[in-house]
Amino acid sequence: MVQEANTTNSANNQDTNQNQESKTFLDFKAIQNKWQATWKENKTFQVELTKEDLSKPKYYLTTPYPYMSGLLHLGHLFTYMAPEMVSRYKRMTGHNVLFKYAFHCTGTPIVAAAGRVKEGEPTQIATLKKMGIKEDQIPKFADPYYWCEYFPEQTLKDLTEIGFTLDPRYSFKTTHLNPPYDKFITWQMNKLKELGYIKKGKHPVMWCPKDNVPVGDHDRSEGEGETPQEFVLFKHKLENTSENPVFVITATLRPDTVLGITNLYIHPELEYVKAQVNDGIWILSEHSLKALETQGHEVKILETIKGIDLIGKKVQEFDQSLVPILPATFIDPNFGTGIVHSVPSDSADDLIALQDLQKNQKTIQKYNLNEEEIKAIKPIAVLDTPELGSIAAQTLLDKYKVQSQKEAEKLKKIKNELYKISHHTATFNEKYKDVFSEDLVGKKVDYGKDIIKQDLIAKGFATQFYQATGKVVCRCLTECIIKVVSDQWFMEYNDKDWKKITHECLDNIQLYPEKVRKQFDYVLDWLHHWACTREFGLGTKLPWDHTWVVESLSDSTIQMAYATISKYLQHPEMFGINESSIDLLDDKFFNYIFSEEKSQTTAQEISNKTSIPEKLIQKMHDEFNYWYPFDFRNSAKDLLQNHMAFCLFNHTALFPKKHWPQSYVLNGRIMINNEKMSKSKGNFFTIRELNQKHGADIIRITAANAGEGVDDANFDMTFLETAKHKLNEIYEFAKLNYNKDSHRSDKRGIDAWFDNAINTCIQNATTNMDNMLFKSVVQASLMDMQRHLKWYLRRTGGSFNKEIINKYVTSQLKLLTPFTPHFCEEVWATLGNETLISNESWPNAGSIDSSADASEELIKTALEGMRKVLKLAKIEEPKKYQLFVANSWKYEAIKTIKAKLSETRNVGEIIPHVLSNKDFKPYAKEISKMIPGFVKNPAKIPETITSQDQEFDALNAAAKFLQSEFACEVEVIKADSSQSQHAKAGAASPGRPGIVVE
RNA sequence: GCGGGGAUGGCAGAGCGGUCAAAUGCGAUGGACUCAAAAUCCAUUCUCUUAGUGGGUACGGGGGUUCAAAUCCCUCUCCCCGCACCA
Repeated sequence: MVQEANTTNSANNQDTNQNQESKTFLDFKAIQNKWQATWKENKTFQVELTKEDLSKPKYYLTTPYPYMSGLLHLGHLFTYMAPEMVSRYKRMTGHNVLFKYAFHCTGTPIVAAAGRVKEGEPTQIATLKKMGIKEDQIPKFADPYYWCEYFPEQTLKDLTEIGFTLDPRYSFKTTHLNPPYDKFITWQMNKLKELGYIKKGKHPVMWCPKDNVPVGDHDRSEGEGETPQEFVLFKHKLENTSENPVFVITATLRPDTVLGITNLYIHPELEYVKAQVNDGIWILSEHSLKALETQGHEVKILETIKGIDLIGKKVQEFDQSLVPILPATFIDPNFGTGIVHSVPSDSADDLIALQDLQKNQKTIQKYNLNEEEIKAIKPIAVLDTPELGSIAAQTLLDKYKVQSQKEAEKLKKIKNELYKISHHTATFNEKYKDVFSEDLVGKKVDYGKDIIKQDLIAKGFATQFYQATGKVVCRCLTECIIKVVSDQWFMEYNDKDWKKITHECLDNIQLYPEKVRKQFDYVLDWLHHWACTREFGLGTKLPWDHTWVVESLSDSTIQMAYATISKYLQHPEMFGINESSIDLLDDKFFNYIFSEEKSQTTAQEISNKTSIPEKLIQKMHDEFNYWYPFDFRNSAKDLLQNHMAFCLFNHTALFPKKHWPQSYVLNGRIMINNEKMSKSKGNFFTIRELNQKHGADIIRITAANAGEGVDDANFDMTFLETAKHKLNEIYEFAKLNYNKDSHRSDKRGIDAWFDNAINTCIQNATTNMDNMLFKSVVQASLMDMQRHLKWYLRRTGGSFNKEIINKYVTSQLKLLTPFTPHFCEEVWATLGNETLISNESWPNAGSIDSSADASEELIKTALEGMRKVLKLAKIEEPKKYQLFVANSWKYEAIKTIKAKLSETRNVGEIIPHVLSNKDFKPYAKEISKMIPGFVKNPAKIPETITSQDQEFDALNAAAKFLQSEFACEVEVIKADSSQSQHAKAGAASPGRPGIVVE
């Protein structure tokens, strides 16, 4: 039916013909092409603000731009559908809407992917081919800049072809290849530095020594999740080396127990090195020495020595005490420095090793140790714990009955337990009085740990050291090391005041769904500092140090501000700006645009410098202030802990409170038929593929129906078919029934009910739209509407009220416009409308007539009852039904009972209350009988109690319908009328007629 | 380990104190329409019982609050997600 798409106005003339053809599907592709062309021609979604527009309400939507390392896929579509739908909805509720879209080209993945093309890596090439790139074009992708040309263009095309309401002039890409954006990022970085939020520092990273790059979690062939762990190295001065001191180095995670050291352990068989490290002479494992080198220390090996050579010697501790170096074979040469210090009071491993040695005379003799001295070593209590006393390790060894070092499992358990205690309950004892820069006696270990560490480092006893939590191997198969990057620039997200105002920002933001707030709160506290510069990759150069490039998450935090004026800067020629003016933009320009007040003199100054007309500069300022803050930003939940949080931080730093973000919408990931989307499973679809196969509207509504909230959504492939059928149905129905003079004009009960149903759907669709629950909107506007129509059809037998059918058709089309805009335009035009439905108003829900609902409820109950009775009576073909409407006194009596039930559930109270009404006296017995049932199950009372007359009328009006349902006579009788002889008449109650079948 | 979110019928997924044996979609079964299929429509889809619209058991397990719990509280078990220098 391609012609359907092109000949909209002749559609009504050929009803019979159309009816014949109704088995064919609409040509969704033709429809979408047609309407996309119309929108383009009419500039329907072009954003142009006149002076008057500035007084209208606005709605500004943004979504994180996609990374341009390929075509967009279903996952992108699912996320981006949210702002797209809301944008259409807000247009229909009278807002000026800006929905901007941009393309992310900063950072390393594009460079890396281009590198893989250059090397001819098959997977990468296959991926490009799958995206429809011809063989002979592939070599072009060896150049990263070509990616930045090709994919933004293609992405914009894909989004336009799926019907997005974009004004492409606002689109831009995020890289130094885009000069005005580059200027903007320069402004941002300068500003943040000025405010003291960017600082220089050191930073440990997993590093590939071959490629000379940091190796992120996802770029590893082994060791995902392993991170640099911070150790503290203790420098124990070897006795009698005061002239030219030599230090024995141990590594620890627990600097807090420094005062409890009783001895050192060294492996007698292992080789160690004596080396010049910075200014001192250190003894440690060669492995750890190499690590120190990569972490910025100057090292030089002097000689190798065996562990055994040090056994029995003494070292000086932080508190000046001398402790011996003892032999131990449990030492792992690859862990720490291969030498450990022993704190038997708070380490069960240390304690049991000590006790084993004390018992082992053979070893003591073998190493020529002083037995008396060894046996005299006792744990030194340093920490107090409420549950385990002062020597926690001993308490636990006793508790678990550990006999020797060999009981590894028990010891591991104890270790964990001790670690927990040190975190939560342990406090420092009086040994810590006046030792450190703060008096720590009685303070929590967790609190004092850092203070101690800093003091030990300051006094030269300790130094920092990093070791990976596990082995990490780069994709190039080289084992990674930890490198401490110096001169790194950081965003100081750990700044206390900054955190505080950002929390304030979070407190005032609308979150959809609200339940992500706790996670956000946690994330804001958890973020510390973020390395915001890179040595390589695409991006804006750090303004004050061109050896660095701004890292890609840091250059996208406030780009929504730039976006409000992007059309002027991206397309200067359209607005009478010389292209050369763009090169002259500077911080002053952005300061002016983003300031609240506009000053004549500054605008003039900028105009003089850049030759951009002063009026235009002021207009940009006004438009930014009009659009900002953004009202909506959404992303999949995985961006919560970085991008979405950074965005809050940067806004509080750079913008006044009134320009802080208004709302965040988070969504889950999309699954396909309940499976994760993945290339290897073959269920990986680009938007382009899906569009070609199913058409934009079908994909859009299926994506909208996939799920809502932050849980993973499910793209149900079978719904594609369901949607096609349903839309077709709507089209056929509208064509045949809209605005037909053959429909009746009188208003009946069933019409009032249908009106209610339509109003309820509109109401539900609207509230759910406002709450970003798009699946529920589809539910209301598609499923519920269709279901109610079916019932209306069945009840009326096709005798429609013209007005109500018109309301139905137009309301549903409007409700569906955010999801299936092309389809809705097509049907809208087919109905003879000359306007675009995209420009129409969102329908208003009228008021609900609850008595019409009650009557319809009665009919449904009757129908259900009649069917059940028929089955019970085992009658195949009924001849006649009698429906008894309850005795009139019951309506009033039950109303009274219902009212009283809201006050009390006490039967003994309710009965006298009801019977105090004289009118009910004659029915005292029946009333007393029914009340306990209602108390037990109040649901038995209908929501709305009408009257005998109304029920009688409603049933009579529906008699024809009921007759046709059962193909037999149906008689409606009042229970208290003279015709009513049957026993069932008394069983009737309000909302529930008595039924007799013959 | 830390933090967050979950557990509902054959499946997906609503409900978040009483109208809940639980919306809606999918599936299944029977029927209507059709030469036939698809689509559509009607009925059934925990269990027992019935000329009467009733009972029983159920929303991960256990305990509690309440006249009343899928819904509130406690606890246990299990599942998912995040823990970064990267998009």
